[in-house]
Amino acid sequence: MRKETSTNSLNRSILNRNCGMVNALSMVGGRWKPAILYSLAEGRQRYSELRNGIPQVSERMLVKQLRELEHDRLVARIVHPEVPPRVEYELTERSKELLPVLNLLSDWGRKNL
Amino acid sequence: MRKETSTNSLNRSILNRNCGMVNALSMVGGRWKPAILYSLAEGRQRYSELRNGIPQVSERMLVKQLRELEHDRLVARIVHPEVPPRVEYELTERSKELLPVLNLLSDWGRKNL
DNA sequence: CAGTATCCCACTCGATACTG
DNA sequence: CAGTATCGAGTGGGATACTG
Repeated sequence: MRKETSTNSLNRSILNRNCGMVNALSMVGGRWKPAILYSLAEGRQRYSELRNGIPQVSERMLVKQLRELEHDRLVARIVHPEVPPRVEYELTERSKELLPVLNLLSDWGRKNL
Repeated sequence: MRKETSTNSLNRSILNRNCGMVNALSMVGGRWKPAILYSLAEGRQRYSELRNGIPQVSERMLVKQLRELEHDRLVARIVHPEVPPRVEYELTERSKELLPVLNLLSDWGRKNL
């Protein structure tokens, strides 16, 4: 059994790993996405609660990143057909699986500030 | 002992967590940084080895991201004063601690392609 | 309340050519 | 060998004003 150290097989495994990373980063790499996920980790929240909870983010960016998170199925958007309108957001199974990993990354990031 | 669910204390912890994440992402969020780290995880490598190992990256970006990684002390740059020049790169303690976390993130990313 | 629409800057990234 | 230099397209993100 030959050791897999040839340049080709090595690259392939590295590039495979990297492919997963690139995908993960494209989903959570937005400027405000981690903040949104952390906020929703406390429980389902209305749009205005998110907005007040993360005061630095502009409406444009909050909506944009929420839509992307929704598209990537990391948050669920629950629209209540009422007047005045009420929209809530919550984590999905997919993002709940991710949270512990984000916590590790966040801890590392704080440790190495 | 009061449950910490007031808006203020909640925000503070979220923003603290997020602060670590933002820092972590700023260090590893570059398009090629994970690939570089994974490549170096196999052991110390010369500049040309990295370049050949990650053929998609342009020289400009490879050098740029290497410099940023070096600045953030995630890779060490070892210059051998010879002719022709020889430069090697290797992981630091700091990035070795990070690798398991990156692997988790990468696994999650692959799983949710 | 929960968003859209518009404008615009800064920065990222890639390709190509050149160099100590 | 291990990089710089330069240019140009594309993207991320902020400020502000408006709306069903």
